[in-house]
Amino acid sequence: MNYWLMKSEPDVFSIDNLKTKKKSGWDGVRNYQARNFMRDDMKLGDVVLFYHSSCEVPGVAGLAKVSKTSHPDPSQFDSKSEYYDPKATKEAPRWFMVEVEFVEKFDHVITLTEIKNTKGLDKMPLVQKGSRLSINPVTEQEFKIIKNLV
DNA sequence: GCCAACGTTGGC
DNA sequence: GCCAACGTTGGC
Repeated sequence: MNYWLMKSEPDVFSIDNLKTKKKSGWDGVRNYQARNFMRDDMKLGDVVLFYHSSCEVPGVAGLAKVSKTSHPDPSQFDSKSEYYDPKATKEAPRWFMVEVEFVEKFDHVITLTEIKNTKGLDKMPLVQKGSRLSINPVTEQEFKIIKNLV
């Protein structure tokens, strides 16, 4: 089993939204590296750290798990969607997503500041300067350390 | 294939 | 809103 960190802007889609919906396709990813993680590496039951970005208190807000593995992101075919990609076809989809299922919302957000100040988490891409990737692998060690911060 | 221009991310 | 860092695009 693998661990991941997935970023979402809470104004767009938050841990509360996932809690309400129970399950959601992780659509809208338009970065090849992030896509490849979803398409090639994310397995059923993998644990996801749900990270809130571009908001007042950036940090890990809760947990989700992969409930369906890679399949084409339908928003790429939808000309009315902001995620529409005219170069994608049903025969040759360009963008893939997984579906995630709500697991838990933390009592308090594990803030980016806290993560930066915690020993053993300094290798996370999240805290590297200039790292913007919206999906990142997390080691078991890092996951355990973060869980201990909850 | 290079690289300048442009767009996006995301913390602050 | 600013801006550094990075990714993508497209002309050549």
